[in-house]
Amino acid sequence: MAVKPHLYLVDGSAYIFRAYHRLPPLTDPEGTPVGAVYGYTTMLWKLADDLDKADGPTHLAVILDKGSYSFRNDIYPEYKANRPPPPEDLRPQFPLIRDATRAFSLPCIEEEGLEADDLIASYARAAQSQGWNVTIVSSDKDLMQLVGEVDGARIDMLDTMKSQRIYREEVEEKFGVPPELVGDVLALMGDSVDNIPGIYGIGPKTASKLISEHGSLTAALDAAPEMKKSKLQERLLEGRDMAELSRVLVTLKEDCELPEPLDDFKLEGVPPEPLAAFLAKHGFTSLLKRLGAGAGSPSRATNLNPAKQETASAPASDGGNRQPLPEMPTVDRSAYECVQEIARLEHWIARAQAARLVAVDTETSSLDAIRAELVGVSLAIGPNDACYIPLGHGGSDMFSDKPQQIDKAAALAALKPLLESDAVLKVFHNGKYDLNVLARQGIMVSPIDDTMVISFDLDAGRGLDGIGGGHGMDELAERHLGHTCIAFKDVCGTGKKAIPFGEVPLGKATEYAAEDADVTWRLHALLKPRLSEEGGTRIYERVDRPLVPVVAQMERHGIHVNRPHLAKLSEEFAKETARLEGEIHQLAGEPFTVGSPKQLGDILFDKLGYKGGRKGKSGQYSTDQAILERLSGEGAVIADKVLEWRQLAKLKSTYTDALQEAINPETNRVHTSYSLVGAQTGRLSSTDPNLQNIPIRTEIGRQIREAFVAEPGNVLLAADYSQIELRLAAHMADVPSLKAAFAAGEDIHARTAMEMFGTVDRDTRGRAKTINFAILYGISRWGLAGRLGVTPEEAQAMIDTYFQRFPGIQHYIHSTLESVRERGYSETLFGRKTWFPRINSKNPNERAGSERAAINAPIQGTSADIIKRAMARMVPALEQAGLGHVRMLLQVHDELVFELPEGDVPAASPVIERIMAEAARPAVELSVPLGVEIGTGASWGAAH
DNA sequence: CGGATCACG
DNA sequence: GACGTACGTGATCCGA
Repeated sequence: MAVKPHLYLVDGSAYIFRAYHRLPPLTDPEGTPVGAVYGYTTMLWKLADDLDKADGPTHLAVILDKGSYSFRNDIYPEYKANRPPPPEDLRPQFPLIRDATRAFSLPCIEEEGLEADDLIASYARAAQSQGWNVTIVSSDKDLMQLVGEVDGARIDMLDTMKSQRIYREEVEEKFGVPPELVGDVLALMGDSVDNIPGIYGIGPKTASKLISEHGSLTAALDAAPEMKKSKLQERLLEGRDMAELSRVLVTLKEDCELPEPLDDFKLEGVPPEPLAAFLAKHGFTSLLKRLGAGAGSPSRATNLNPAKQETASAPASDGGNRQPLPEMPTVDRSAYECVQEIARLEHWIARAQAARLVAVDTETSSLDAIRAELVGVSLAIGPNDACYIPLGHGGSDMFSDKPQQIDKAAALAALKPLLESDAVLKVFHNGKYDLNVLARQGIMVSPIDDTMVISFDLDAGRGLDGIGGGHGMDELAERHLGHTCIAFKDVCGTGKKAIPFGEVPLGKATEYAAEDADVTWRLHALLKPRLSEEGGTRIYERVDRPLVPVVAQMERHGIHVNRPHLAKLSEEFAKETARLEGEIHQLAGEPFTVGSPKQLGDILFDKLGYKGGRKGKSGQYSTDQAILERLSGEGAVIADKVLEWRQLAKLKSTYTDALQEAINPETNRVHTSYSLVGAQTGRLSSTDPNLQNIPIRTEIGRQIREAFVAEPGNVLLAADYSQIELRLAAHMADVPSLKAAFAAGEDIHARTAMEMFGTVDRDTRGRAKTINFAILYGISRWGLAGRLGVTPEEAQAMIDTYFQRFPGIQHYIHSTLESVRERGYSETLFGRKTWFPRINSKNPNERAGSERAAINAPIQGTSADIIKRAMARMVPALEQAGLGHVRMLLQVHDELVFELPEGDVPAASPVIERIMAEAARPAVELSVPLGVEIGTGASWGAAH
């Protein structure tokens, strides 16, 4: 029986743009960029692989755009006029797409004056009218007009990136109307990418509603005069011409002359040549291998590129949920051993050596790794194959007996070779903590894996409503193993009744501690393979894993603070706040708690009758800085006083008081704790105390930085990346004028001002700076208007000018969002993913918030990747330069702070500068230089 | 314990 | 159809 022909039409031009943005900037052995070509090649491979599967292609052709002019430009000259030129490293890939197609011995159709969409429509209709089925390989929404069935001959679409088939139902779901009416919806809503005007102010939701209510565009437009007076009615009446023009523009031309007959597209299989030659030429070695294995044609192998397949098909909302591996037995705490004799410990160590992999956890007396006393160590060699080695239990008071346990020094001496053995991988959950505890016992653990960091590199941002987003062990055990760990508070209690872990009876301690090692082992077994399956290896191995010991060491170093200086500031601030409080009470006419925004709001807006009080959700007046500054501008002295009071109260409580308390009495230094998984973008965060928000912007705040000092004979050296995020934006969005400005070392905000306003002065430069940042953060006309004190319309005009001057930016934003919507995550230049489960939310606020975050994440995240790489390389680089005693103390997102002997500054500065400036290489070749500024001084303040 | 505020990049 | 709009953090205080 003859198989019904099934024609696949590949929308090659659309594919390559999407592939470009979702794949790393690969280059072939000759240095030609081939990232998009690689994506395209794997996609063709997959299609060809489906050759004799049910519903697979019997006929296939690739359709490409040729030239940039089409009949639509005759109707509407602005059609596609706002399209920026393709990025520099994409341009050379266009001809390679044709090469790749020919390598697969597939027909490649393009026709001057016709867009790929029109050719696809014409071929699809021609095939359908012969009774063939047709699959359009694209996710272009214009083409969705074609989906449907005529006399049993079906046209559907295939989105290979999402591995999703698009039938009538999917189209209706997306547009709220059947495919025949999609063109009407598109005509109303317009399309910013193709520059189809639509009707201003009507978006997809409104357009879809209007069309489904009235049944067609014409009917909707005709009904406008009778609608009730509204913005919408006004827009419909005014926009009629534009909508009708747009309707023509979005109509596909379905009767083009077919350059080649359908029968020529018959797919007979893919001959090994010239495919092998093509794959070899461009260094696609993994595909080449598969070609060899598959005996001459794309083989049955379904794992062409597991990483891409996995990520493409994983829905953004599944929170990384996984079922436990079937071969992993459930947790059985009765199987754990409490190791109380040296012979048993040696037995465990020998088994761990043989296993080459051991999960390790330490139990201590405190959450602060720099102060904590080691209380015990647990090991796991397999599921339920775990033990706890108590080392410091009992004896905290004279009445309690010490249980039997191995002498601490002897046990550590026995463990040290295992923990330091190159041949045994030590797996931790949050290894930075254990590394610090053990380093203080003279054990430098290596090599290590960290399941917390692995989880972060796989699933950052995946939680919803704060559920399932964390990377703590208990949460991961719940999520991935379906296992509930013993809660720490059930072992040690909470609040005043809490006891130190060392006082927990050994039976209970063993269950708790060994379970942690057991669970860590299991999580490692589950999560580590996902790294290579999901494309996480690069970021984990090259960025985050090497960073763990480095950050641990920075925490151990700590930084010296000048306590008397802080005490003096505290005292000054106390006096000043007391004085201000008196004045404020006087102005208010009654005493009240100045620090209570609620009371302050009532005083200002109810009692004193100042205008413009805004109440938020909580029914409370807002009294934040912006409001108080406005009142102050209107002459309210009390607002001035409150602002001053707040600044001083903040500085005192958060900094000058708290920092003194944070001084470790043993080291006499302040040791922050960095979180490697704290910020969804990949940045570090700093707690207890937070040393990443020490004041610098105001003169009075800056005095606090003066308290961070070097030891005698030493200086602090601060090395900053200059404008790193803007530089990355210039590179990633491919903005020639910004790149040129950075290359020339120009003042970038001034350059922006010149481009935008044609002149540079303080005002225009300041506004340009605001706009530059607004771009990085995902702009809105209202947000910008608020910042600049202009109307939203004026702000919009500035945004338009910005996009016009720097066209790559708009394209970056658009393509980033498109990619995040499709895949569910954003990606940095180094492959770090951040998930955005709310990106397709129905709640517009939620969605818009996700969109802004998604625009920013690749930039902020790439910056984080770069400084992390610099940090990981810094330690060996300094050692190699004979500067092993130079200590790296702090990281503040784009800044590193070192302490070193004053005489070593000339030797160390160029090393630090070079490592930071070169940190992206060789993984990523930036088209802008990374500027690094270095300063030194006796204090952190003086080093700036 | 959540909200408001404000310190940083 | 209105809403509210800059990204990412952490610490402190107030008040329910």
